[in-house]
Amino acid sequence: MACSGGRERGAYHHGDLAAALVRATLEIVDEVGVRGFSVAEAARRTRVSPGAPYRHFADRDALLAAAALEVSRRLRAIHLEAMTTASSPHERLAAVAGSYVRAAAVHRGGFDLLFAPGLRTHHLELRDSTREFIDLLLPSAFEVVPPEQGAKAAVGLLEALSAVARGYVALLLDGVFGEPGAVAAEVAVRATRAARALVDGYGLPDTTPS
Amino acid sequence: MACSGGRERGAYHHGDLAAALVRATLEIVDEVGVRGFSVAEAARRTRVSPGAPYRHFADRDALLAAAALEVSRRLRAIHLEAMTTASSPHERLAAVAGSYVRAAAVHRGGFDLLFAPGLRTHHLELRDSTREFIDLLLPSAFEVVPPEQGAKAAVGLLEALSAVARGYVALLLDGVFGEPGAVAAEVAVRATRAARALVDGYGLPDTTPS
DNA sequence: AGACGAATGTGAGAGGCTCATACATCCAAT
DNA sequence: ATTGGATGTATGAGCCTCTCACATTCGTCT
Repeated sequence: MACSGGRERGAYHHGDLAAALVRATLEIVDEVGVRGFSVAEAARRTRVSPGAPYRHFADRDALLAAAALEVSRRLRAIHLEAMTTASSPHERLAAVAGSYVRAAAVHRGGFDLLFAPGLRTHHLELRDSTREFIDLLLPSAFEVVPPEQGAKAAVGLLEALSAVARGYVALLLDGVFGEPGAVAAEVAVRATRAARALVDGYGLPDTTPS
Repeated sequence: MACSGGRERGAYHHGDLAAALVRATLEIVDEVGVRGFSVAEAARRTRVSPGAPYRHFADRDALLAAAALEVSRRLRAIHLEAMTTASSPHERLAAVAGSYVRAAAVHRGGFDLLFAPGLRTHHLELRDSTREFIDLLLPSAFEVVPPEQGAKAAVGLLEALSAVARGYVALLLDGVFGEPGAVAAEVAVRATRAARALVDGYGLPDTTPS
């Protein structure tokens, strides 16, 4: 944990290769996407032999999954922030959808990773990240869904919200709306609106006195 | 274009290698996912030398994209069928979302392909497939959205519907709800409900300043 | 019919990647 | 100081993508 710079004179050992590899992986994926990523390149950028990464990660997918997990951690922080800026539970739910889309435009590579097929399935922690997302919002959902509909409806709403958010991000990153960076803000607005419509559809006709 | 079977005696030329490769690609992706796919394997299954595919497809991604395009064609047929079985425009919109999710569980490999990052971006026809999907449903959307909200609201609704459908499929295939094959039917129901909520939410008087 | 050019497939190979295995080096606990 | 375990290196097998020169066949033009 000591040397942060790189290759001191006797720096046979790296210090914290695992973390450095994850950082390199995020960089590479940002530049060339998951498909363009290679363990060898990550090793090269970390100034380490091609075999070294395999001391820390079982295989290519394990490194990618670790990087994806890091992304999901950062994303969680973003969600938390988005939640605090909203006032009503109504708005809080909608705002998270919007912030999700905005985050996608900025951290494209990260989402490439989060959505990469097969990674979530193999890595339990990663698969649970969606559930965490839901848990984070559960209190707000309970305030929005009429109590007589029960907890199941609240969870259903949150699943639907995850789905819209994720769906909009997918469409955005696919370029369906145009160059992602250029249209992200507007798409975020539309995603927010969709989320609001969803909340309305699941909840009572009017719960918001103006 | 004549021989369809395989290796007659003098079958130096294949007949329709391009189509056969696309078929093989779909098979392989169904079995081992996009990540496990290799052009070499597709060539092997088509009983052709490893270099042959490159006469028809510029590179690996081009073959994958062609396969994805084939999937999107089949999917379009599924959508059309789902639309005819629904009676009201309301139900029609919701039903397509459900059929999308059900289709995903059956043709997992196909969706792996459709959602593979980078393919859509590179292949124009593929990127337009989402827009086609929207065009397909536009008439129904116009019947559902109050006219005073204009065409933009109708398109917005359809985008939102695409997003939920796609989002639910993504969550399903990630295994968030459990083993995809087992939970698909139930998830389809929930997706349908979300779609209905969305349709209701957009049908309400506009609450958002644009 | 016969010949010729275009299309399509083959064979061999360069270069890169993943991952395994044996070996070198360094840290920490005794 | 020694020694055992963790970490990095060196090497290499096996697979993959994609290229290039060559072989084979098809369609077409005379």
